[in-house]
Amino acid sequence: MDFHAQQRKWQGAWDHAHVFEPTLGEAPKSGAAKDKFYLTAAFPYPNSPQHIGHARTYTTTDIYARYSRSMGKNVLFPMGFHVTGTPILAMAKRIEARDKELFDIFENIYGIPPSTTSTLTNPRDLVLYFSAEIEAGMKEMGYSIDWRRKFYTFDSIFNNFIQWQFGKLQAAGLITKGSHPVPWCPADKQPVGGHDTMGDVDPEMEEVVAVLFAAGMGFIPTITYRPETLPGVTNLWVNPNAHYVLAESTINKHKKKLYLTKESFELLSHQFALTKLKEVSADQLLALTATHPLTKHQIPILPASFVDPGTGTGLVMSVPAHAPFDWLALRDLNKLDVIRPIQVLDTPGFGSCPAGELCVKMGVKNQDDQRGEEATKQLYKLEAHEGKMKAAPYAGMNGIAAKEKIKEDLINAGSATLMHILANAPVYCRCGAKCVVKQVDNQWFIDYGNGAWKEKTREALAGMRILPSGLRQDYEYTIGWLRQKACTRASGLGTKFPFDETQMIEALSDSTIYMAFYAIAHIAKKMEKKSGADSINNEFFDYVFLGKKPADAKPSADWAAARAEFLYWYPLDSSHSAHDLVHNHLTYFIFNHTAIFEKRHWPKQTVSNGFVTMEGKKMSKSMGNILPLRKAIAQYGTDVIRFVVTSSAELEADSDFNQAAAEGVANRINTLESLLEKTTETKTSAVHASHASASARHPKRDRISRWFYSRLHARLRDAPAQYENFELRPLARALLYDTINDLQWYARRSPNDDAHSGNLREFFELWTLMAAPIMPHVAEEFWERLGKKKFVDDASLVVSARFPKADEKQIDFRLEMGEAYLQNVMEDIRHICALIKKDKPESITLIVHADWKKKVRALVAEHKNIRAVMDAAKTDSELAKLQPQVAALAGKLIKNIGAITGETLEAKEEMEVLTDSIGFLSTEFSGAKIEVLHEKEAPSALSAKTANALPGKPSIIIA
RNA sequence: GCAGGGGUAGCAAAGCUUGGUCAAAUGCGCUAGCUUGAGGGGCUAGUGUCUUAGGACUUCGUGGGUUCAAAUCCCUCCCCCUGCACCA
Repeated sequence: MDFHAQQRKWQGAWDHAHVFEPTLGEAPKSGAAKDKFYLTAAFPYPNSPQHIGHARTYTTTDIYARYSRSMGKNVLFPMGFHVTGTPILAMAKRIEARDKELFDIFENIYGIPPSTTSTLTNPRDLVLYFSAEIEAGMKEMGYSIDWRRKFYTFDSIFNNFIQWQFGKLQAAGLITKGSHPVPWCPADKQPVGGHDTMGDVDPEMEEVVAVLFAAGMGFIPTITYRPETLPGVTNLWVNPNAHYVLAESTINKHKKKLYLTKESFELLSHQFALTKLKEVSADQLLALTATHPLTKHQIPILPASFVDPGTGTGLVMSVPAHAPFDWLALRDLNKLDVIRPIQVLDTPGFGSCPAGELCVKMGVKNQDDQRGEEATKQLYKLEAHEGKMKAAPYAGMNGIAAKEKIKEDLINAGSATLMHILANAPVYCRCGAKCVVKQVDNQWFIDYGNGAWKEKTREALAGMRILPSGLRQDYEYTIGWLRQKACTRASGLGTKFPFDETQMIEALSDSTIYMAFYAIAHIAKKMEKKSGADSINNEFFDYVFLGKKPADAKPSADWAAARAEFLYWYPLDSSHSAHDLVHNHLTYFIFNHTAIFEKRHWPKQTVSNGFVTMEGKKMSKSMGNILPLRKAIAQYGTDVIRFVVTSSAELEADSDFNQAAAEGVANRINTLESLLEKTTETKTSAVHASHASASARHPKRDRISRWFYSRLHARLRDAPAQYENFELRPLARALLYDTINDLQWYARRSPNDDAHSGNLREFFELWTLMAAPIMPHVAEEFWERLGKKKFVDDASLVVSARFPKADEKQIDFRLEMGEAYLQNVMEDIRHICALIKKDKPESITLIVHADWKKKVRALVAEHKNIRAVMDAAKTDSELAKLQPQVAALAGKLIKNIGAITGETLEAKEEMEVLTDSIGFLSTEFSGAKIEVLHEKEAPSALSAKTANALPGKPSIIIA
């Protein structure tokens, strides 16, 4: 099958018919207005071509869109491009600098020649290049997108829309201003994110406590993760090789003089206002003593090599009883007898000096020994949970509780302050500078901490359908912990912040209600062409989205049209993305909808899918295992990719793309195709009878044909719920794998398969419609070969055809049980043949159980107890006469009671299945003579064997 | 640390809500036979251990418990993954 030729053919046909460009209230030919269905998928960020992973979300969305269309809905699936933020700028810069790594990635992974890459130094060109590439890929994937509504988030009309949104937020009191810390590059004077750093390291910011010890002319600040151990401080540590300064600072509104290393002075000056007063040598510091902030005792300052001058303040407090490094350093100095460790926490299994005890036990040599880290980790974890504070006022608290309490007390007393450090320091900016934490002033926030807003958002969530359903609690948790979210940055593409135009609205804040913009985008674009972007203004948006009529004028035709579009399409019926967006974008999306729109326009559903792995491994640039989508399309064909990325895992799990799976799918499609060819060649008159009933169209309604159609219609019956619930994996597997297995069994059971080819026409018609949302191109091709039969909705394209309804009358569960029974019997025969090493039996005698046995079986299943079974048997006239046999059988059945809870066929049905299949069984077992008998007519010579006959399990005698 | 998810046969992955038809679907891999000029592909059977009559025995991270019966319910412990923000 030439997948690529088909793709072009059918994509062209859809395009020509404009089937993906819905109009308002479009009515089908039957007359009744269609229900609308509006769904979106997270729009892409075009700084690279898309890869196979992106295809998962879009394909899932498209399947849903196509399914909904086939259920008779008027479907809108739009797409745009998100270009907001700094990564595109950063990338353009790297291209300008001819960054080798980037050129290599583009060339080796995406096949973009350096001569092309080098032209993308302008961010706008870069956006246009990659968005064109992505759009082409989406079209090749056959996504049923209405491209008339496409926009970019740097378009003026979209900027106006976002400014309008922020105006609304501001008016509702949801925009605040303040300062907050960010990872920062001091050279670029920019916040840094993961994409700005060497090796794409995400800078991890961490809040720590700095305890202030009065000493000399000021204070020695020491950073600690364990403020609860403060009562156990015996001394402070200074690195004897570091250089120190005395600096003046304002901490918690009080001027204080602080001792710091030169390095930390540089780092911290971005976080606090610091003025250097003078340089101080390590020796000068070592000569001082410090005052313990709790006990007010004088404690010594000692030298230690493990103190890193570049971390924190470059000064460290010493708790030898609980911190292995402190204890080791004291031992290295031979001071353990002078400076006695002070126990703060009592932990089971340890004495008065846990750190020392653990170091001895683990054999840690000295402060430069790596294993000190491990000892620290172990002890910290243990004491946090199991340690109990000894001294008042914290006595009895465990480590975790005490930590919070002491931290609070110290800060209130002015003996400590909070600061931020980079936990994974050192992190380097691409420019080479070492990143720091910067306290940014004049920062604008969206206040997701607002209580009333949270409540409204919870209300909206409660009214939504969340798929997979387990994510609901993730949403609830996220709504709970969200606080103020910084919504502006100094640079980036996108929209200017309306209340400070030197700032740009940041990327996650300008993409919360863009779904509303799609509804009117095509109209807004037209208006812009006519009267300029300024005509798309606040009054326009107020009218279109909120229905507020302009004071002085009547709404123009364009305004009315836009308002109608919005009212028709909103609310959004389904929002699709990968599940990583739940904790940010999707939650903001709900928040902002409740803030801006009327309740009737709040969103109805989110669907979040997992990622795609490549041959079992996570895709990454560094691994070089990224499969670009268009390359994959060229290699495997669209429908194969659509099938694999959606069917190889449940919705929430990661699906895997691998060559074997893709080839397996292609092979199966080809198998069906060749069968279809055979089917359409066979033109029986019954097939052509125009509105023939199902039975007339299938003259050979023998057991196996009826079985096959029973299976098919059962699948068809289940399919709608599977589409609705995104159970695409079982659905897709049923369509291709199970169906082909059924076809094989059908063929094998049919003595003359040509006679059955005509019977497969109904199968192909139903299968094609059922599979169309997942494999639309294959479906169209099949549809055409079936003669574009006017089967369901007078549709010459599958894409416009209605989803078929299952014919419940054709579903026969007992028929399916019969085939399963036959397969079990065959398995048993094979097993026995193998055991007795007879691969060509001459005769096989099958003896079906006597009817009374089924009664006994039912009694055993009911009573589960031999005495009760016998009591019940006595009341049955037939069983009463057979008491010894009944007792023997019941005893046998009860041993394996678990195996008899299921339903089995009646003896009569078993007889039918087997006698119907004598010819088949003979063929299967190399021409053996097959005899089928009922137990009561079996010759007495076989009585020893006939006793074995049970419901569901005939006695088998092989000779 | 907090929150969420997960550990099933060589691999991937269903089953767990509602305990029994579960030695556990399905796909891949592997073995054998058939088909094909070969390869590919296709078809059939097998793929925990033992077994010359359809059986028995041991398995679903660990250790307990409930039950006539546990992959499935309850508890303990171990291990893995993801998110915790200003970044798209």
